[in-house]
Amino acid sequence: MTTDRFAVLTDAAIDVLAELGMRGLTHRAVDARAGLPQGTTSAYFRTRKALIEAVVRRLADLDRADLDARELPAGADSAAVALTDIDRTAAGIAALLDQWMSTARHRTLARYACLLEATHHPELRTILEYGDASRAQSRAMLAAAGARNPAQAGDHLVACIDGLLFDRLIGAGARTAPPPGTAANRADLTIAIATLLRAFAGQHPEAQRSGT
Amino acid sequence: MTTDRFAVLTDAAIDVLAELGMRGLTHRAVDARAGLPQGTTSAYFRTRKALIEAVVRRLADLDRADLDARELPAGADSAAVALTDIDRTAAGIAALLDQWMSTARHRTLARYACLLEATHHPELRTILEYGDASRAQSRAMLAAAGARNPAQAGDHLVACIDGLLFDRLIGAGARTAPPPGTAANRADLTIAIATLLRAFAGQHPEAQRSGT
DNA sequence: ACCGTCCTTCTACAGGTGTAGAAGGCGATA
DNA sequence: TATCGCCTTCTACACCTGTAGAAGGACGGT
Repeated sequence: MTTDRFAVLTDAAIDVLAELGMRGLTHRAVDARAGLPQGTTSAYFRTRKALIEAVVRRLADLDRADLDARELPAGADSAAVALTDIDRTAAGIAALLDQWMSTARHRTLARYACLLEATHHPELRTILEYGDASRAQSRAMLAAAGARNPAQAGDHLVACIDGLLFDRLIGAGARTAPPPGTAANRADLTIAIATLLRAFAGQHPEAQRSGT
Repeated sequence: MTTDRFAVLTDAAIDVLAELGMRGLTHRAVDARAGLPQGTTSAYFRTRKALIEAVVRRLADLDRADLDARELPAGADSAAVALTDIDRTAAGIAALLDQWMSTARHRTLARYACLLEATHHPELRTILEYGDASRAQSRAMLAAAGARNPAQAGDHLVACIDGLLFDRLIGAGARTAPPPGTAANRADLTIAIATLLRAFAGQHPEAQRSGT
């Protein structure tokens, strides 16, 4: 149920993390945010480290669920999809990014906060499973598309896509780009991602134009 | 002199920020890091907000100095450079990124921490001057290179380049990519950035091959 | 030599925070 | 019904942090 204390608390913790930052993430702040009596979070997560680890696990789960839901239904073999219709793939990724910066904004902010935190606490690197999943997918896609060095190109691709997300969520792009949650934002992202896909696959607009 | 208290303290604060994160940034921690008696930081920056703002200003200054030193000497008109030799431009940017993730690692980590902090404290958005500078430069470069929509493509370009930096510094790329500070890393980055430049400029490897 | 000014260092203290454990309540089992 | 174990809530307390102000000292002007 939604009264599962662990889920309620970790979700509240994610909200706190997004709004107050790592510094504001305290047991009492999570209690307040969840509307539960003081001491609750402290009882469920005796130490602060335990609380953060729970948040990290939750984030990883939610992200993986999003990825699984988005990428797979397009076709059983996602590698084939890339080859046949780059623009559709780009639009799919753009939709996911747009969701992560509008609906799931808190979650994404919390993820970046944890990612930064993982710099000093290596045991938090569990989050990277999410990165590894999309990394593997990108490599497969580009390999199927005939890229010369799929591993390298795939890594570059996910780094760039994550850069688009970060820039719009936190960086300067947050003001200059179209606002998240709008069709304009998705369209803009689609253009960027399609360009990236073609570039890293070693294909180019002209060569691809016949496919439309 | 190097005994300028303000500079010593803000530099120590940047180190603390990089090593302990925003949560570890306290007056006393900065004192300890700088090897100065307790209370020093508190005397120079009466409030915590003042301390963070000083750090942000310092980061902005240092970054702008790096940018000015790197990009300009290549030629008075940087836009022309892009057109004539994409690979050289890419190598220059790659060198800067490599420096930011090896020599200037602490500074870059601190910058991301502040960027994240600026989410809840809009007055810190001074850092974005740095982003705006490279953004303008990218737009000009791509415009000169004949891109159809230079403003849009320029924004996408800086976002992607920043993604490469972030990924290697903090994300999954920190383990899979060549280690920062090595020629291999610069070479890898150069490949990625050259691909990006060509893609967003609307030029492509084949079309460009005659230029070599 | 005397004084005022500034820089530096120390100390105080009111909150806030992490963590442990006690107290209370509630359903299941015998 | 009495007992036990578990989940929940409350309380305690040592420690850390932000911030203010006092004490100390160097130093140039008169």
